Amino acid sequence: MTYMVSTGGNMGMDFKRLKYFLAVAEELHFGRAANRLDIAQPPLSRQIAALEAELEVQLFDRSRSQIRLTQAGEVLQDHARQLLERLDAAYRETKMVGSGASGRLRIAFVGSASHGVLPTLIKSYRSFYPEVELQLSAMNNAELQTALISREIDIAVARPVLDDEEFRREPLCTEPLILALPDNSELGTQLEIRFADLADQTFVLYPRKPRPSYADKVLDICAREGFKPKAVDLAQDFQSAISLVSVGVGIAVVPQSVSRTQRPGVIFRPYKGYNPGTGLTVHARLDNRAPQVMHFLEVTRKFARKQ
Amino acid sequence: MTYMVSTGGNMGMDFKRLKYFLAVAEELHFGRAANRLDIAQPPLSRQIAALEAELEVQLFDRSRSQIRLTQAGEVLQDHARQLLERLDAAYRETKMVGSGASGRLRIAFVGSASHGVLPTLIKSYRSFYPEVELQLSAMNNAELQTALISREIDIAVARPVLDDEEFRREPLCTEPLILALPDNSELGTQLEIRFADLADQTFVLYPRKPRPSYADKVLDICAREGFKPKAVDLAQDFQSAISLVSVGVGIAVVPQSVSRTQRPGVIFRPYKGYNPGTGLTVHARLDNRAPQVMHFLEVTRKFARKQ
DNA sequence: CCCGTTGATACCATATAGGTCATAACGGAG
DNA sequence: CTCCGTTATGACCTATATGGTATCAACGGG
Repeated sequence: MTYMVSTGGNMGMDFKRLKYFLAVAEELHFGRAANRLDIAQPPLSRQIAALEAELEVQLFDRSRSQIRLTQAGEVLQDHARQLLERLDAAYRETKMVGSGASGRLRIAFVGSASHGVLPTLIKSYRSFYPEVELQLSAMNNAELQTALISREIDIAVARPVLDDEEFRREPLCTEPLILALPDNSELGTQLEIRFADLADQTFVLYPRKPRPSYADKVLDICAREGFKPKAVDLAQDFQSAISLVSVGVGIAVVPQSVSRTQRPGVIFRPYKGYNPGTGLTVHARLDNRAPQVMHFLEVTRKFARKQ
Repeated sequence: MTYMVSTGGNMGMDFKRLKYFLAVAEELHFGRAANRLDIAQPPLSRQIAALEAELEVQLFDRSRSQIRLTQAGEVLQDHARQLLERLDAAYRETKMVGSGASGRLRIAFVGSASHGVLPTLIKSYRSFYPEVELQLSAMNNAELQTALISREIDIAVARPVLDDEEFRREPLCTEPLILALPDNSELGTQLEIRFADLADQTFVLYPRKPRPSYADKVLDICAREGFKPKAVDLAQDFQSAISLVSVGVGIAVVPQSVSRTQRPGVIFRPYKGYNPGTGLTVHARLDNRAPQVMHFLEVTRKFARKQ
């Protein structure tokens, strides 16, 4: 399983030696090569001799006035060039990824964020860091939390927030709640809708499982407005809720941004009454200080201020 | 023209550092990695820290109980593996070529050698050094000499020898001269042919230009046998001479090995009389100590002794 | 809450690389 | 044949790098 480095003595052949060798191979003159390398000639001769001893191979044909590469020298020259080029590539690429200018960022978000400010935020991040490969996926809050903890994702955009001390948080936006009504509802004809008047309506609700759930929030509004609603808790998410509304099952309470996607048979209306609103929060693991993550949070912060 | 090595400070990233880094990246544990590398843990920590400083990049996420590669670390790990593998390949390949077990050997020979012992010699060399790529070509003595001097070839097989102090020599074989006769010649019916009886024959001769030439040798035999021959000096080489013999132009004096290739219209016969013989000699530049060359000469020496 | 483990730090010893100077060996040009 | 240029080599010094030992600090598990 573990990769065994060839533990041969070939460690004497380090990059410096190869660089020296290349210089001599190209100049075919120890003096000039040493000059180019900004070292004196004797140390250079010593290093080349050490390399030859290390390889037990003659790399140059030395006749006093003219040196020439041997076959082995030519072979090594090819390899040395490639090695140094690749070293440089490794150096640059690692720096790029390490600085956050390149690499990968895995972002997951609640489905209801896909039509609000999140796309704009992501676009903004991409404009700053176009070389970072974004891996986007949608999941619910519970999945976001476990995925973030298990490091399957780097960034979680949750609604409204994940309750975990291990996470760094950055608020992205807040928005009021509005009503989604079937377009044949007589409520749609009213100039304004008071929430307290909805006591006899059927409410499309949501899963209750991860408490506190969004369903709890809706029930809380009803309670504050003085009634307990007739509820159908069938919708897994806002889009399914809208679908149910469109076929006349009932009305739904949704974040304002959901209304950006119009759906035949559904109209959206603000309401008068208690409106706790909702919002999106960007999360990352506290211990994930990857520059891509820090940059994304930074962009989020600036972005949220501008809203 | 000269290849400029990226003179960046990335020389601090030498093979040793990469090896250390790989060990930590694979063990994900400084202590075990240090153990595997047979060094103490503190120096290893320092080397990794130096590498990170050099790259200005964090390579590991250190939480006390578990370290993890960062994205940049993963990128560097990939590159480091490849670099170390390629270094090892360069090391081994250079050694192979340097030891003479691999590489290239450029051999040129006089055309008349292509049907005698030379093929056997080459076969013998190949059996010892099958990985050496042989580049064979045919040329006359003069071309052999200039090609060897200009290093276009490594080995020259000449007939009988090249007169140059700069060459190392190894005799390959000697052989008597024989006569090539048209098959309708009445000489072919004789039990034995005395050279002195050939005074009235027409001799196919050869170019005289690089003195002493093979033509001179034939004329010398004639002189010693007491006559000056009627000569047609048209043949560039033995094969052309044989062709001329086959169409009845005259008779030719050729090395015995030429008779190995039978030609319709031509018969070969030994003769009585002065026979200086001829031979092949293997040459190489004195200053060419390439192991492939030394090995070839060695094989030649053993081969010639066995004959 | 304490202990053990683990990486980091401090300090010392040594090895290695490079500088400098001098010189020998060798080849080529005049 | 001698002089010049080039490389190899040795002696000696210095600075930097590298490794070892001892110790510390932080974090997690029992």
